[in-house]
Amino acid sequence: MLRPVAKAAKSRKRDLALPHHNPRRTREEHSHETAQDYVEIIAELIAATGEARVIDLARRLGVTHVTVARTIQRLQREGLVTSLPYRSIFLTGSGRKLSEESRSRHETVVDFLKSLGVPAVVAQSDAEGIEHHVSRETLKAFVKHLRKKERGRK
Amino acid sequence: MLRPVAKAAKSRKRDLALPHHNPRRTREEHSHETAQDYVEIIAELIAATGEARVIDLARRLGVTHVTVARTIQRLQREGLVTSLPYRSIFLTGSGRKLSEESRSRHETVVDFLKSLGVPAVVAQSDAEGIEHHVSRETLKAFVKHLRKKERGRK
DNA sequence: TCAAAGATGTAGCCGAGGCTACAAATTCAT
DNA sequence: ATGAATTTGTAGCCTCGGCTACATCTTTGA
Repeated sequence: MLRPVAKAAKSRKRDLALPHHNPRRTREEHSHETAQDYVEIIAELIAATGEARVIDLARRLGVTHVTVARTIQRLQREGLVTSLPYRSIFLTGSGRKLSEESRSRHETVVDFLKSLGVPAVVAQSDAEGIEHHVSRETLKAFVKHLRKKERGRK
Repeated sequence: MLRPVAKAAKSRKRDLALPHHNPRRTREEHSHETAQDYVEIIAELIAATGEARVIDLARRLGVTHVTVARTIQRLQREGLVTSLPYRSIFLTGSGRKLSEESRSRHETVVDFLKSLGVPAVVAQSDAEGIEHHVSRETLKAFVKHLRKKERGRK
């Protein structure tokens, strides 16, 4: 029968007062997440092995070296890392700063999840995804909760 | 000087025992997130206004109708929605099922955040992102925490 | 009723992030 | 020191999710 498109829609001119999603920042946002993941891992690799190579990143991320190489080019354009052909990767000042912020936030999220009784492995894995979506306020709430637990245990 | 790539890397044959990220399911995963967002919103729209139109989805998501139209095509391929040219969008059985799962999970996350003292608006917004990264176990921990609070208040 | 407004469709562009295949450079081991 | 193994680079292809521009269909209102 193909009922007309607007049926229950007569009384609505527009603006149907349902919550709008945050103006789909998604695309740009996602590239930020990737950047954070990368600089975080680069920092870890440097700390652990003295250097960060494309192949190491690729293994850590579970992608091919090609994907990593292209992303590193982008991060270089964005001023987060430096790299020379066939040499390993270094963080710039802002790259290091970002990596530290990310690490700290990541740690908070992991600790918080563990404080809820989530198994360490799961907490670690979930935090990977969650950390990029935790606002200032929520992060603060996490910290507060952690502090309370802390006090409780003393 | 260009120090050689491998320097501190001598003692490492491979497998440097740093945690690997979950085999970058990212790409496919992300399209799942999108699918969930869409079916959730479609269900809401149908509940609220009797129908789900491309333009409504576009407004809710803050993207153009073109993006929505293309995504709807994909969801149709995947058997989550049905749509005919110039007609509004319907959920299939599995679409409805997915939308309900998503809604429930979303609700849990929002309630959980609010229970931590996160302002409702922020909780709502953060949940959008977080809900897609919460594992079974973590979700269970959220529920447990909510129940405890519940009991505390009685 | 019929023209204007609104919604939908289509073509084509872009960047991010996947991939394979192959070439070239570097490192390692004999 | 040199050949094999490893690592890096490059070309080219894909999908997804953004977009603009423009065509077409539907709904609405005078």
